[in-house]
Amino acid sequence: MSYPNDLSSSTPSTGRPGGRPRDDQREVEILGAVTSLLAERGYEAVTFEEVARRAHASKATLYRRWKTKRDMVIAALKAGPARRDDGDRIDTGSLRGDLGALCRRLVTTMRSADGQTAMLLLQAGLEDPELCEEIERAVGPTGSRLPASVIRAAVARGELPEGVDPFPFEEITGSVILLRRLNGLRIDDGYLDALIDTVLIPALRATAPAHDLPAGIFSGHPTAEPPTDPKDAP
Amino acid sequence: MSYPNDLSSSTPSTGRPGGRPRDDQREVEILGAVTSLLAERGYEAVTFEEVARRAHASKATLYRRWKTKRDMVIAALKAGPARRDDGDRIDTGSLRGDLGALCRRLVTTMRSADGQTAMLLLQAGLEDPELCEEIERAVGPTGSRLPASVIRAAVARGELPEGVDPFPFEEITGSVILLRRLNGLRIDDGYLDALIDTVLIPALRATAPAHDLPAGIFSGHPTAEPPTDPKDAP
DNA sequence: AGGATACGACACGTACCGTATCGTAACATG
DNA sequence: CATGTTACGATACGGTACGTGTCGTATCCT
Repeated sequence: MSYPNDLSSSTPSTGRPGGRPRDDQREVEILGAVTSLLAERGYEAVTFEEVARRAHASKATLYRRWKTKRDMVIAALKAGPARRDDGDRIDTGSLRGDLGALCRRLVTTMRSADGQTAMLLLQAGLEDPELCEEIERAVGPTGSRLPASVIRAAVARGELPEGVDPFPFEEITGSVILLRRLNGLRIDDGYLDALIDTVLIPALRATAPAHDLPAGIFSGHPTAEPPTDPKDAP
Repeated sequence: MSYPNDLSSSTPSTGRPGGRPRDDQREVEILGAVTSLLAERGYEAVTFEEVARRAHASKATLYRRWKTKRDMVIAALKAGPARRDDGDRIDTGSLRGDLGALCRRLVTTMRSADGQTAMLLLQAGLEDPELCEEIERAVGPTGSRLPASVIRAAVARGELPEGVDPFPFEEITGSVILLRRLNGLRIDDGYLDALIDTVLIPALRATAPAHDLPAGIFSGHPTAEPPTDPKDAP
């Protein structure tokens, strides 16, 4: 009998203690192969056979750890380095400027290797909260959240009322930019200006009197998922 | 030589006129098989072999028409399943109500297909504006656009100023709902209310003084941009 | 009548899947 | 140290889907 990893551990996670232990070094190399394959050729190209070839491992060694390709990819993503919060303070002197800077930084992040990987996964169309977490990890800290300092500065300047909630920004900015990039649509200054002036700023102002707004998709606290049955007719 | 359909025609679309013409009835049956397979088991399960089995057709007959699964599925979507004709008229008596009805219709639309199909539709629609029209016509309004009638009614009620642009709705609603769907995040009434009250309505109001807003990604009038490959160096 | 094409059926080689079976290696326990 | 248990690489297996090609037959155009 074999004992696949549960969703995170690298040790057999079940069964009796005896016997040869799993080689953690093998696991590192395997997940490295998954990561590079993912970055080079996308989710589609991640194959048990190809991963085994690249890692000079046996398929049995892979199946012993992960039952599905999905599990394997998720494990590889989790093993990846965590994004560090970009320490650069955004402070251009105006709310419009700050939001523009955030948007541009987000676009840059999405062009980076990890952003690419995240988008490739989305493009693969797998519907998965784990995937969401990974995307959040990749692009969340660098541009898709609205720092409290930006809000405070805008309030101090009188550009926003008190009690603003970052929900609109964290829900919308990342989503629309991600989707536009994914589809090769232009994201130029004219577009960003329209987004900021006609959407983000009016929406942020409107959050002041509101209570109990949900968490934005890129807020870092994504809301739980309802178990959706994948089969329901049109 | 074989002559795949271009994106819409059901006739050979190229080559000399002579020879036996394609059987339109076969095509109807084949696309019906695709549609039912799509509904029953999702995009993944749509397979040339399985479609051929269900339609009692030869694989050659399929490949003669469509070069890829993508093309075949698009043709099936375009041909449309039996339409649900709940009156496409949206008029609840208030702007909030109308936007809520549109959002719920969009959620239904996106739930009626799996994530991959939804992405496929978006991408295909961006490349081929005609496809959007045909789908709206075939399966009814999807909820991704903001009908002018809704705007007019809201203006008449004094809920919106004159000169409102649908950009915020058509840019944002589809994006956030699609992305939440792809990530398996919850889309409930509380969320939709927050989206409508703190984002959509304030944003729509703010478009009145603006000029030359871009076209929303779900507007059906994609900005004519070369479909950029999602992998290009920073 | 002759040419060209569509159609169903099937065969072919490739790729990947998931499982299984080897022989060998590495540990845990007694 | 002996023994049982597990990991590991290699390889084989039957299955499915791909994309192409080749039959014989059917249907249409000129």
